[in-house]
Amino acid sequence: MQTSSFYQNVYDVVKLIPFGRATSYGAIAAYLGSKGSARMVGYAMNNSIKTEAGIPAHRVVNRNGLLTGKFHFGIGDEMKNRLENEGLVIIDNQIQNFNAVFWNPATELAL
DNA sequence: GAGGTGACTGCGA
DNA sequence: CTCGCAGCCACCT
Repeated sequence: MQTSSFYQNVYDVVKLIPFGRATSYGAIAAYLGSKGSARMVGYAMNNSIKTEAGIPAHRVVNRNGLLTGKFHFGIGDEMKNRLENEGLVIIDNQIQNFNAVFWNPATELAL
């Protein structure tokens, strides 16, 4: 914990996202107990790419399943490419059938 | 120490 | 249905 490791919490949850799944910022934020801090989750991702660089941030999208962070993830369609590589269908930067691949930490981890 | 920003979300017109 | 506004909280300058 030590000094607001809000990011670390996000990293941990994102790392736990199984292959071929995706989750939303709000879901992670809610799992952390700060539903209104969905922005912080995305902020953590931005930092994770630079510092952790091992976080499957491409599995984290907005509530609509839209790849909002595609441009922040890196260069080109890296994010989209990885999602497709996991068997997901991405059209117009949006995950199709997102409901089927949606991974809710508050439900999957709160067993 | 204070101000501004942001990979979001939900509600209202 | 589509567009716009306000709330939220931690990090950065």
